[in-house]
Amino acid sequence: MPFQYQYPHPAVTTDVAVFALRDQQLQLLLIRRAQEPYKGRWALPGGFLEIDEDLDSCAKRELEEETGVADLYMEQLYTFGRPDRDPRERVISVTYYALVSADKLSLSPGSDAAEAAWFPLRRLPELAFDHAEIIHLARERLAAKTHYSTIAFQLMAETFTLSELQSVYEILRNEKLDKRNFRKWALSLNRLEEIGGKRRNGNHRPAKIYRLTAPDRVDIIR
Amino acid sequence: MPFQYQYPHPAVTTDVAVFALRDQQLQLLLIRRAQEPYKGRWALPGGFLEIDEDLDSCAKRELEEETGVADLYMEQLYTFGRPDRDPRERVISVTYYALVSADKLSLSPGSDAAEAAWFPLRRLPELAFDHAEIIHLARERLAAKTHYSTIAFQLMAETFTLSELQSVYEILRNEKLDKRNFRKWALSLNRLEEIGGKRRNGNHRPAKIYRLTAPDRVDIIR
DNA sequence: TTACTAAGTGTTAAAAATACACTATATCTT
DNA sequence: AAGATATAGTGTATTTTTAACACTTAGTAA
Repeated sequence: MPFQYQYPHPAVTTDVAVFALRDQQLQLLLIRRAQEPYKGRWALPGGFLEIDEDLDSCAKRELEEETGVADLYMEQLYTFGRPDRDPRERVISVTYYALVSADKLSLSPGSDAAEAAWFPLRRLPELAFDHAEIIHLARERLAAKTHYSTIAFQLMAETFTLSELQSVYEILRNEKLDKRNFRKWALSLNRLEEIGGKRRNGNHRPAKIYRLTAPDRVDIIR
Repeated sequence: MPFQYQYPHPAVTTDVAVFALRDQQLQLLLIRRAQEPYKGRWALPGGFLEIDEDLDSCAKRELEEETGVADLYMEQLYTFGRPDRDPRERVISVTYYALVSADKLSLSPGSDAAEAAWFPLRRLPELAFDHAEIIHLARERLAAKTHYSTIAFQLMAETFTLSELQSVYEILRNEKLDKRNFRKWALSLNRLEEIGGKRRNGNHRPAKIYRLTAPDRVDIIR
């Protein structure tokens, strides 16, 4: 036990709720715990902070180690610290939420976790620790942010149609939107650029293809 | 050194940016550090998390111990963890911001800190650690929240006039507001109750007195 | 050629936000 | 008591934003 302190210290972890759009559904990335406690249960990717590591770096590192997912948009969510939230010892978890576009996805679970998988938000398995609470908060934050930021664009592939974009907003907000009003609004943001070309997508008229003028930027709007 | 761990653990602290309205200005509560590092410098009230204590409780306890301020509205702000933010050891700070109404205030610095005092935000002294950054973020969050929550009401005394309320909004947003439009808006929230009575306040017409229908509630509006 | 399906497009009405100026009621002074 | 002074209090017209609403277009498939 080489690390000694005059006063007790909690452990610090990061946990990340990663959202992506798959099969026209909002899905969440979970790992199956390989160790006790909650061995075999599903949990958010995350792990212990290294002593010289930034909080953000820790979240990204653990995520990549456990799931192979790397290229994403991430924001700090909230810090959870109920004294009994981890049976091993006192653990403070600095949580993040993140969005990946489906086309940047390549799942390749690492050694830390036995398994990683995507779950539709409506059908989450039983979760370890207080992770259900974390996910709930992340989901709320995400829905709220669609109203005053461009965060939802981070779920889009590099190119997309306006209908695809509308569908993302409808899924995040969980309500139908008017097509004409949505398009007017989306284009008025001046973040979309038509990249001449059409997407054939079924037995119907093909859609114009757009891309973001600043793909990595998330702005506060309105 | 009785506390031993297999892996290094960071220390965890909470720090709180407490805002109040004094002398028609937004002021911030600071303590002068009695110990190294940054001995003699001003800093946010805060301190180390006890091992069985909730994060929120820690923030409130440290605040009361150091300044005597107890009855306030508090929200978690952000968690700061740059590896070099404290020269002693790795310290993760879970920060909060809080609002007190001037009439609930009774400063009585405790033993932990040499001194506690209010500073107008425009005239802050040099600060310890990364506390200037924390304050900046808190100030931004507070201004933003005036637009979509009733958080600003937490700065009001138990009873107040509409002009006083308007003045608080003007200070938080740092802009003049139109008197008629502001009153229309404020009353339309249905959170204010006229408590028959007038406040004489100079050589001019006295103002009607209001109070909050739910003084401790902060709601998301609109 | 016809049936089918999603893409694409404007206008009108309702609601919300903004701009704007005078009267009322108290105190203080002379 | 008359007048000066200072903040409280009040309504309407205009602009902007949001919301409601239906048909035509361009492909594929039978």
